[in-house]
Amino acid sequence: MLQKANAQVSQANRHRPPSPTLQDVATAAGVSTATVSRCLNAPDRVVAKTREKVLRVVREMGYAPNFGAQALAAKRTNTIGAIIPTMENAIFARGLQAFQEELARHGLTLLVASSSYQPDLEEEQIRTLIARGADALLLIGFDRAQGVYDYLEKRGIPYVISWAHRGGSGPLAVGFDNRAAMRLLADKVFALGHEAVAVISAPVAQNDRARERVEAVQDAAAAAHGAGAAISIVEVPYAIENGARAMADLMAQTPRPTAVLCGNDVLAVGALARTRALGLDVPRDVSITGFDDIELAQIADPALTTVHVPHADMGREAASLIARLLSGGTGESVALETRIVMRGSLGPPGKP
Amino acid sequence: MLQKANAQVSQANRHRPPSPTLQDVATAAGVSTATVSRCLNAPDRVVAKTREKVLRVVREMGYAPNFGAQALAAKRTNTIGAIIPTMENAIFARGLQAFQEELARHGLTLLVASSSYQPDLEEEQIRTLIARGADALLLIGFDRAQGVYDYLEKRGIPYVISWAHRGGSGPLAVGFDNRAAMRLLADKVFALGHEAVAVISAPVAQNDRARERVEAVQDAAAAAHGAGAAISIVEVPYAIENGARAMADLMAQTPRPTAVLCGNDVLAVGALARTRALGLDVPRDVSITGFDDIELAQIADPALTTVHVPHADMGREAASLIARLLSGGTGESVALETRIVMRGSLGPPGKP
DNA sequence: TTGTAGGCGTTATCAT
DNA sequence: ATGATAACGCCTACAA
Repeated sequence: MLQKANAQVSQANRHRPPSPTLQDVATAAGVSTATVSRCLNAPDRVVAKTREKVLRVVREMGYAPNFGAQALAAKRTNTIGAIIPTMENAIFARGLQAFQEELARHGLTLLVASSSYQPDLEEEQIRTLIARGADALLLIGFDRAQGVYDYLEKRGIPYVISWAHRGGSGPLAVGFDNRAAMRLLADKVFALGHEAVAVISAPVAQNDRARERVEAVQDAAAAAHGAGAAISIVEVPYAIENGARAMADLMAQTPRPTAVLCGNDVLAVGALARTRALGLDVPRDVSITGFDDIELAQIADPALTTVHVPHADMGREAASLIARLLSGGTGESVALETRIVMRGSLGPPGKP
Repeated sequence: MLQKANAQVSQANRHRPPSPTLQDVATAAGVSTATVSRCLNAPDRVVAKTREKVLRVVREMGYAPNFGAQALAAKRTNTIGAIIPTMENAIFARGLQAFQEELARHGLTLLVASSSYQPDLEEEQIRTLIARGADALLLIGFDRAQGVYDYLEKRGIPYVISWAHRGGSGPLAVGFDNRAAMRLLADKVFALGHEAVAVISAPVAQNDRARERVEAVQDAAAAAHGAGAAISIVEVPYAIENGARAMADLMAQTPRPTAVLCGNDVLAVGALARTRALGLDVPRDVSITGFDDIELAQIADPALTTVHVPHADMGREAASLIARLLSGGTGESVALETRIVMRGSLGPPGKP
């Protein structure tokens, strides 16, 4: 029997035995609070015999340190805050999961907040997390007001940028070069002979990842067909249905694009579904590509040609970088490699 | 210009102006710390003139209360912990997002942990979150060791179960009746004339939602074809690829099922993709259904017949219930309605 | 309405 | 190696 049948009495206002304090443990073990504290935080500074006795009492009483008191006295919380644009799609889920697992390995707890892709909300969340005692922050991408960076520096809060990376100096970052990754893919598209190329992107304002991906396509177009080459760009928030709608618009254009590069797999899957619903064939009538290589990309039909991003590595690396910074060490930015995954959704332009 | 070009000096060990304390504000405003505290926590207990002056100083100095001190003195953290089975798929994302937004509206912060569908890990996370001062918890489903419930009651931590609901007494829950929901769908399947029916489910051990869904199909089978009616059941962890593999196995059975009910949309989408890869037609050769109605269900081809779950409502309701409990109020469980969404993936069994 | 002062539970310094 | 004890920053009776 796993279920519980007691009534709805979970109100907070019932009698409740207070949890044991350090003092309680000390008294029970016949030592001072200082010794108990040491047993817990610096076991080697206490003789084995004492330590064993104390730790036994700790277990017996089910003692757990009071978080607030600990934070107050130690001036750290072992909490890392992460502000991600959204929890609503899978893009960030895997990376965040790995981030959390690696943090846990270092005794750190993750505190997540989401900004809904809104800069002012992000700023608010940053302040909230810091107020909540976050020892360090994980932020997505570089784009944010200078004032935010100033604030972080002023407060001395270590932070790491993820999901993006640039050469040269700047904030610590663990990520990949969005521009270079998309450029590689776009070059392949143009090399196949496509001329009428379109892009479905997330809104590029305040979003360096999205912007660099779009610019990479423009650069590739210029390289392939000269500076005059114009490509259609549609900006819509990340969502399957938005990808579908954007695709419908593009397919109504004249001349119709023969290849549509999407800012991520979610948009691409939506575009793919709508294309087929319109009775068009992929890739014969139009090629479609994605970005991220989430699981969905493989089971799409045809499977999605996309840019593989090592999300889990990224989360893990970011976490261990933060752990290093927190333990007083120094850190360096990490550039992760992406790679193009060729699947069925990209082909040469069909003959008209 | 939004970028920042200073070098990698974000170590924690630099000179840093300490953030202002309540005392600093009090001194600057020429009042006592008690007055400042009241201005912040009980503004109506301070005369307007004083309050304005104090709040202005608060703003000017950029004062923010120290979390640890606040928690220590007030014995609450305004933090709600949520332990979800996984962040890796979209099932929980939307509900959690809504949960967080509603919490924020009540001045509460969300702390998320994931259990990876492992009961012992869930227990550990519960203790961690409580140790970190969570004022209340959100848990998914009913299945967990009695000891966990005892612990929560002993510590007096309010908690709410979500993603599931049962009539009668028991822990407070905001969710829906998994069994009834799946039963409705299964009845429709049998009403169409299907006899060889199979189920692809998440592992049912320690997962009441999955188990009740499977049992509902069994009940429906018994109701339609008598107690002897046997249905194939495959248990695999939630993942697109697992759904695909399970489907391949089922399609190799003799007699081949004419309808496969999946425990959620993720499994169903995988099953759907594999079915088509095998050259079979859905729903002519085999019908497939899902559960949850995530966005993916609509763009699958054919679109997925599934059970629509009001994830966002669920998160919102759970959050406001918790807020009510915390403010000393009483609360009641909330049963949310699900509904069957008929789409193209379910049809009558094809003629052999 | 405002101020005073004690206490929350831990850490860490300084003695012993 | 261990024990006193002073912070840490805020809240909240209680007093004025």
